[in-house]
Amino acid sequence: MNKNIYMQIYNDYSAQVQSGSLSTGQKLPSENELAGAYRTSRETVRKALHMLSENGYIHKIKGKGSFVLDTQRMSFPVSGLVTFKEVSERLGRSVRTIVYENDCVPSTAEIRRCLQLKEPGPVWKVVRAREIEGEKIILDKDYFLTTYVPSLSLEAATNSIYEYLEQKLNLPISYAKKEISVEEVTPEDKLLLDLHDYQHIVVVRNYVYLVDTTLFQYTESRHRLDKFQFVDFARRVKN
Amino acid sequence: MNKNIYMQIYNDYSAQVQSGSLSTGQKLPSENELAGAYRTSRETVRKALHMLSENGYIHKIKGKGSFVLDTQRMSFPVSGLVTFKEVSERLGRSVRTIVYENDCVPSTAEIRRCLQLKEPGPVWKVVRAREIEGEKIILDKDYFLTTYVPSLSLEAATNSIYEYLEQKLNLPISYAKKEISVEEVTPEDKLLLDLHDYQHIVVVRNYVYLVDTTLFQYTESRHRLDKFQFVDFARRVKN
DNA sequence: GATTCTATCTTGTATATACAGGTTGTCAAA
DNA sequence: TTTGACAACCTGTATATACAAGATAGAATC
Repeated sequence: MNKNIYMQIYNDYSAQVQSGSLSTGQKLPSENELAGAYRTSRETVRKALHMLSENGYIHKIKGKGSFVLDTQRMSFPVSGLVTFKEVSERLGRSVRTIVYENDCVPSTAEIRRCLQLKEPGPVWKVVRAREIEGEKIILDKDYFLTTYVPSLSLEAATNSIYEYLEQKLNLPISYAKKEISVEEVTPEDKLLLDLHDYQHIVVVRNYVYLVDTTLFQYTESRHRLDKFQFVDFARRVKN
Repeated sequence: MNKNIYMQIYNDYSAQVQSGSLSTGQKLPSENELAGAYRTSRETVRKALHMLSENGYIHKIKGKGSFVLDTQRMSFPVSGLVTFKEVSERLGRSVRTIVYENDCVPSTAEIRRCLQLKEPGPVWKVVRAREIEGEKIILDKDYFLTTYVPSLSLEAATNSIYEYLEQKLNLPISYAKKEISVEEVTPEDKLLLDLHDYQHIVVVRNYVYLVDTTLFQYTESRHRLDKFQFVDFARRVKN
């Protein structure tokens, strides 16, 4: 885990900021001090601080130093790929996952388009509802390339698929693209979720890529309107 | 604009990827070749390539090289702060901005909470509707600290406020936090937008910070359900 | 022919150094 | 007291170098 020095510094400080043991606005040690403390060079420290800055943990001011940002208010993912399990654990609510489907199915034209498949063939399909405080709020529909995910146990589907993919199958996940939009509810939504009388639903389409840039997973996450929230942290890039 | 070498490289290649003059999957010159071409060091090239990678333009593979990613499909902001003007220009649709309000008003408790103001005082308020293809789709409500934005011309409000703030007032914008949620429509929404019969509306709350970490702007962007889309690019951070 | 080894290319990590330029406090001069 | 010069410290940019480690093609070996 701590193979790289700059990763170790990043992990140390991101943990401290998240746990609140460093308070908002507090000044970090200077780059030279950190270099001394970790017995490394200033450039290595700078790499860690740059990552912390990119991910919204700290803020650097030229001539002054690095300062802790307010992450308390960022309740949801600061950015990046965060799983339902991680989020719900952070929220500390009573959550439950109901697996409706978990098997190998022939791919429809729609799914082939999403997974950029040219030829017909099977895909692994998982349909799950997420129950929060007794209400089924989110419908997750996952599709995997059978090349990478030949099968999936019910246990893995009930817990965290990501954990299984990364730790057991050792799949090198690299990046993902999210699309958020609002669409009309389908009969399936009404059947599998506790929708009340909402006519629309928030759809988050997630395209997950491996390090070799192959698209291997497509996820459709359908959230009930009133329970949906998404938080994004963005830095201004000067032109 | 080209003060920094790495920024020049970044701008060169991000432009080439966006314009499509570099096609998806194409290999970039190696870091050493680029260093030679720009008469600079490999570390400087690496800084530029890292930025391109962070922003979803390219993908680096250890031992192989850097490859152009598919940005065509990422129709909306790849990430970061993108203004309505920039987006609409890219879409090439007929768009129009209607300014409903543009003046200095006393702050309400709600606004003080959003702008983290402790004491009562005036704020600069701008309310605008965005018309796309003849329909008023988006309602933008902007609130600025009068310390930084004492007044705003009708012309600046009609065009791009960001352009005015950054280029005329020279305000050093650093980062922003976005919150996306869905809420019930208000009477004001019904009055100022072409809402049809939608009962809900997508609300994007935008908190904009300066480099000294002061929150100076709060924007509420209210989108009609059927026209809302948000795209996010995220890289996996290993722990 | 199939396999292994190796040379060489690539990117990733780490170090040392230099100078530019923003920030702050001190101390002397006006 | 106020002002200005300056030193000390901070981050930002750039360069040179070294070695680790993944990828690949071709030579050597079995």
